[in-house]
Amino acid sequence: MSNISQEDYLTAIYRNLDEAGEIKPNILASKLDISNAAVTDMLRKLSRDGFVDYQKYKSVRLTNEGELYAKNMLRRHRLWEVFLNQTLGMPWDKIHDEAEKLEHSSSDELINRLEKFLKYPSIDPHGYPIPDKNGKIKKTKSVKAITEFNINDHLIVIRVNDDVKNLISYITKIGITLGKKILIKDKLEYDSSIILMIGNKEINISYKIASNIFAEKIKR
Amino acid sequence: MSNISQEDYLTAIYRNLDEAGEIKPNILASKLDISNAAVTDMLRKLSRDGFVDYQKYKSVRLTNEGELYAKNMLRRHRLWEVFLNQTLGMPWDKIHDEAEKLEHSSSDELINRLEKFLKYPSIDPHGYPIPDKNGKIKKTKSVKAITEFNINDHLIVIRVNDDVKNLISYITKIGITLGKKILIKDKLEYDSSIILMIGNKEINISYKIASNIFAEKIKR
DNA sequence: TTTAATTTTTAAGCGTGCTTAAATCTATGG
DNA sequence: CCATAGATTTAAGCACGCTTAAAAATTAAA
Repeated sequence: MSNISQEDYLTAIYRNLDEAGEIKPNILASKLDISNAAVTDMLRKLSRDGFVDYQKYKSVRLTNEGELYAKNMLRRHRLWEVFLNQTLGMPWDKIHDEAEKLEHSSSDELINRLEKFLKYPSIDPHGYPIPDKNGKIKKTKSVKAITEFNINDHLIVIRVNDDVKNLISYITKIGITLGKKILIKDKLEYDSSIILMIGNKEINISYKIASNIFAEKIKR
Repeated sequence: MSNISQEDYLTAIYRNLDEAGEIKPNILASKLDISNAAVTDMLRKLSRDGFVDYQKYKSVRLTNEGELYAKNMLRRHRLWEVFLNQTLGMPWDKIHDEAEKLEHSSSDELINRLEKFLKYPSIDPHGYPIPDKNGKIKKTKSVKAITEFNINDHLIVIRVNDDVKNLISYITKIGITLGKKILIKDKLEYDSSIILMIGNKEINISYKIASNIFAEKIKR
């Protein structure tokens, strides 16, 4: 069994795997906002406990057990987010941090009952899919960041990354929510920033922010 | 601010104060199931942080701040218990342990919203009153353990101590729930045990167990 | 390919919260 | 009032999860 800190590592690893299914220790350190040395330490423990495959100076990957554990953490996190937002009416930009605490304090039985109470939701309030109790994640149609669309594309927002500090707050402030329709007005060569029409407002967002907002093309 | 361990100490202190409003370190140690030495250590920290009044070799008492904190923990615990039992249908004997984890992972905002969702319940599933957001606890009419009643008294169970390991499990097994009507059939001199009629079954329970079940007298 | 930059690990240290064992203090009863 | 039993504190030690600084390995660039 694993504790809070280990659970955070497993989740962070899973969420940040590269195309090869690995992550470098320093990336992990920056995601978790801790030193590289601390990561080295913990990776040895996670390896000892069978959650990761790890060799000195190499990238890490999750074992089957580690992956299952990580997906279970996502399940807990996302179900709590649905509860907080939908049942308790907690605002969009507060639920992530709150769920981050609750996810470490809930038995599987509690989570299964919560899921039932919530009527088996398939996505969380940020648009991420909720793994089922066996760790299965429903395939979603391709999800593309808005950076990947073209000028004059009409889009509907279907996901926003909740794992970036203060991003949700900012995005809420400029009027973006799930299901919001937006238009790519322009893309600036200079800094790759994007000009969006949100309602009747024209808003310039940086490439970095745009890469954390996901959408689908719609006909207009 | 306080962390999990400190929160457990504050709750345990509050729940086990003697008539003078104090508790001796060794009592606390046994309630928390840790060594006396660990208690000494922690009491110094709690004192440093302003939650308890403590002097070497003396009993401890809570400061105003400590008492407020403890009551807020009870509030969190009991509201979670209501949610788990009433909303999610989790059985009576599992909610305490689960709530014990959740109580350390919830902001005041979450708890206030939960309270509203639950329609401001006044007692938890074990019959304990739920402090309001200012720490006020509604006065309950005198609550007496069933050891204090007499032979042939007809009683209705109004509270069961949820802080004793495995007690709720046992009590559930012999058919006691909140609101259950019972009769004191006999009290044995020898070991102070009590013979109860629960439904049409005659059950002998030890003095120790009986002292954790609380009831009111009813006419028959 | 050799050097330089970057990444990773090792080492030492710190606060937390526990342990056991020994020392010390307090309370009780003879 | 004093001995002793019991409660409490001190001391040393340990696992955890972090830090910074230094050493070592890897990677990238000239």
